[in-house]
Parts: sequence; C-alpha cells; structure tokens
Amino acid sequence: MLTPTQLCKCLGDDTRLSLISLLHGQGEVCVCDLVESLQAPQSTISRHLAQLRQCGLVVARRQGTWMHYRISPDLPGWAKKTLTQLVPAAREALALNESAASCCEN
Amino acid sequence: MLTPTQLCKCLGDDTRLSLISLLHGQGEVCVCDLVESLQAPQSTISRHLAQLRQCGLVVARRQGTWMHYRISPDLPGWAKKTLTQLVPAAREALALNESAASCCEN
DNA sequence: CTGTAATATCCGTATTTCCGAATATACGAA
DNA sequence: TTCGTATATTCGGAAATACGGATATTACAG
Repeated sequence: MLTPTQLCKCLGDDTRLSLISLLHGQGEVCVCDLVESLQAPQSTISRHLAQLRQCGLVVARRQGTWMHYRISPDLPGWAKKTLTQLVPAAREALALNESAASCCEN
Repeated sequence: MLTPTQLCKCLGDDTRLSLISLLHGQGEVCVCDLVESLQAPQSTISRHLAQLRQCGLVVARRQGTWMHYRISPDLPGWAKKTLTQLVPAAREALALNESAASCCEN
C-alpha cells in the first residue's frame, strides 16, 4: 500500500514528477508521447514508469504494441489531493508545455 | 527557491517526513524533543534538520543553548497546501504520537 | 578560565539511486 | 516464420544519500 514517504520519494525526481504532471488530468497517454515530451532516452522513461507503477501511482493498459499510462484511479484521497496541490506548481517549475498532438490518436 | 521536486525529495525520507509532521501545526519545537520523539541518534536528527533548513522548509531560532525549529512561515502557497494534505496521512503511517511534554518549557 | 549541556559538523563506510547502451520481450503485419 | 515497431529489462558504473560515532562549536554557569 502506498505510504506518504513512498509517494514523496516517487515525486522527488524531475523525470518522475514530470511524468506524473503530464499524466495528471489527462486521461491516458502513451509512452512514445512521454518520451517525446521529455526528450529523454526511452529506457529512462520506461524505467521510471515501471517504478511509478510498482508504487501504484500509475496503471498501464496495453493496446497492441502501445502502452497507455494513466494516474491510478485507486489512489487514496490524501494522495489525490496532494497531487492536485503539487502538479500545477510542478508544471510551471519544470516548464512542461501543455500536451501537444499524440503519436497514437485513438 | 524551493521547487516541487526539492520539496518531495525532502519529504521522501521517513526521518525528515516525521520531523516535518511533528513540526506542522505545532509552532516551535526544540531539537531535544525531536530526538526523543523519534528515538534516533542526535547527529541524525541534526543532519536532517540542516537539510530541511537548507531547502527553506524550516527555520530555526536560537534561545541560549537550545534551538527551536518551526515550519517556515514563508513557504509558497502550493507547498503549504501540499503539507496540509500530506501530514495527516504521514502522522498515521509513521505512528507519530501527539507531542508529549516538552523538555524545555518556556 | 573551566566545565557542562545542547547542537552542529566531520568522517569513513554502506546503501541506494540514476543513467544510457545493449539486449530482450510482446505484438501485429506480411 | 520473419520482420519491424513499441516497450521493458538487464547491466556495469558513477554519483548521491544515509548512517552514527567522534569531534567541534556555541552558550551559559560558576
């Protein structure tokens, strides 16, 4: 089960906080979009996504060869509220442009 | 200036999250109380407090040989709100008993 | 100045974390 | 089956972090 310390540890890294910020309030996003948005090696993104999934922060859905990630709908209330407070500030600090066109429209 | 990533990194450790949780909503607390509450070596507590101070999360006031710490009153709004959401859950997860008697009443 | 209490810092070590290239896997198309 | 695309995992090494005993600092009392 997700603890506050675990949540903070997950968010205490620029790459992971960026991923969460990109996913927050966006429904599903596929990995290729995340890789493009963050301009980071694919293995780095995938590794961080696995870590977020491990903690239960995000869930994945496979569709053919694509994987679609989204914030877990089962987060405890305190975690959802924490994200709500944190994400807007993170978007600004990390200069995340609002999600552009998706690579896999569908 | 405090970034969201920095805040999360600070809170992503049991000792530091406990310290912040003990301080939150409590006004000032002196180091000896924190050491006693957390049952950890003094050097460990002091080191983590220094780190929290470094990030601007807490401020210290010297009174004789005692140091009194409190949550910084100058935190940005998003940080204050984040703590408000996080601390109650942290208190429970870390089993922090409500502050007992202080070693330095005054 | 000397001693003592409270706190901070130093130091060596152990553990964790992060990285990206390389490789492996899963899937669909031909 | 074979190929190509999307994603995941492995691997070795570098960097950051955490630890606690020992020592240093600060302040006050005598």
